[in-house]
Amino acid sequence: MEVRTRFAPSPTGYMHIGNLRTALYSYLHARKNKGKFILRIEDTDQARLVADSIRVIYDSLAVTGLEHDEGPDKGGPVGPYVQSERRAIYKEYAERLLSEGHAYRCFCEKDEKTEKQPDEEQEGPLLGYDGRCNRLSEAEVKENLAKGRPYVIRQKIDREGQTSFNDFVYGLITVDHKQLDDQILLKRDGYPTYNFANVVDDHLMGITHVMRGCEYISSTPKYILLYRAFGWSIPEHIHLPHILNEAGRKLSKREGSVALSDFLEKGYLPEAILNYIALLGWNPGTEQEYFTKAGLVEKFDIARIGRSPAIFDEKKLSWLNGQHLKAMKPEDAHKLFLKFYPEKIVTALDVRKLSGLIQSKVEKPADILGMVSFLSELDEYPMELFVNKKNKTTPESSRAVLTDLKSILSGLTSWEYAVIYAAVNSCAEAKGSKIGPIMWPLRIALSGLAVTPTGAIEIAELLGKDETLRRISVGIGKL
RNA sequence: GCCCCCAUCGUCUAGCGGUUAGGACGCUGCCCUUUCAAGGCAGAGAUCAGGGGUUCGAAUCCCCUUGGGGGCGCCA
Repeated sequence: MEVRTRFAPSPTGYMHIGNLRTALYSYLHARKNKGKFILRIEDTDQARLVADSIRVIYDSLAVTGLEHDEGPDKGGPVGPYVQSERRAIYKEYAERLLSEGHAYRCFCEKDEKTEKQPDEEQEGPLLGYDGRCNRLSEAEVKENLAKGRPYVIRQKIDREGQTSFNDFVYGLITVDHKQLDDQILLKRDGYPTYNFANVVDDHLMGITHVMRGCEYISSTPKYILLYRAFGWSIPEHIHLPHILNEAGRKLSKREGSVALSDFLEKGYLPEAILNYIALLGWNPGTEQEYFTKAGLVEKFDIARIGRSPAIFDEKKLSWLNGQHLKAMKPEDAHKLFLKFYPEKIVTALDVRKLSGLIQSKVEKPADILGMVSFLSELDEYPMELFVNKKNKTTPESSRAVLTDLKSILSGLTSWEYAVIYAAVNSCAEAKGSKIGPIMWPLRIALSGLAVTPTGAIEIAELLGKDETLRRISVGIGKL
């Protein structure tokens, strides 16, 4: 049987990174098995519709390359792929359940106190609906209907017994019916609940593998009961462990980055993001960690999805991003870096050359500004930077070196790497010194920083002769 | 409160009855070098949450405890 997976997001206005991982796994499983990956929009909550958020979903899938085979924008044999356009379908199936005795109309008011009373003397009444409308006589139902009283349709669940299902990653899950309640299938406004629409759509769309967050585990038995009531075969259920933040809590908008767009803005590459989140809850069984998207498709296997929650570690993402950045074509890296260079530098320097110099050093493009801003603006820096133990530099030696360098460099008629290097090197030879003690003060004078993304000669070349000499003078002035 | 799930270095993880408990990020040091970085190498870091069993033998199987997460919506 052909594998068919789906990604079924709600239009919330942003792409949660945990959601993206669900999409990724669904995509990978479909591609790996030469199956189909379907996009379905779950917009059944009219109160929470966020304008234009379907766009966000399309854009997210496009930028990460998780192309779907069927969906609202692409069509397909089992559409429509937007739930709000499938209301007639849900109504039809809800009525079928009604007529076959698996569901009933409930006329209770929204705010009515209708919680199931606990069997024993328990504390909370938190057991859901008590099923009172299930006990309405036929005459009462007819009367309510005649009066035009609004109603919802609820699933009828026996209070006795238990229901199990075999989750592909969590194994056998059994829930006692006492824990279940007669959940709403069709809301008063005619829209289905997630619980109902999901089952109907997954069946009608021929989904073979249902992947979703593990928060749905507890309610899956209700869905199983629905499948059985309809006489439908049950797809494979693959629940995924959560991704947590550093505090060990659910990734939330309040605490740091959660949306794909947050990471994209920092300059993380879509492929690096995919690579990283793929590893949060899955591993290839080998020691490989660097994966291109194609590599993931090749190696992905749902059998190696884990069960324990993972904490999102941006440091590792950053490292992985650096790996992907190194593998990029220089011109592509340059194009990306260009978005992060300050205007002043773009106009004043050979940024193409700069990109080439820093490509292997950058991990997170958002850090670029801090790495290169010294090139356009020499900030105040402490004289102590000239002191370096390893190179045995002191303020005195630095002053001497800079003074020599100033006169040697000012005499140069050409300003390119080899020429500058030769000049600096001759200065070292004249002093009978290694090159380190010369380079150190030069680099400090040119950057005012203990740490720079590239060496002294490269900086001098980038800066140009005039600015280089000016900065050397500034340095001498400090010593 | 009731139910479900999870538990190996700080973090991501390998492990699926017998291993010196492996790898990666991060951290530390060394080498290389034109400083830092990058790269190469090395090191520190896990009484496998705790306690009981089962077994000749348990990180691996079972039970309890603890900790964490999730569910109990006319949200998804």
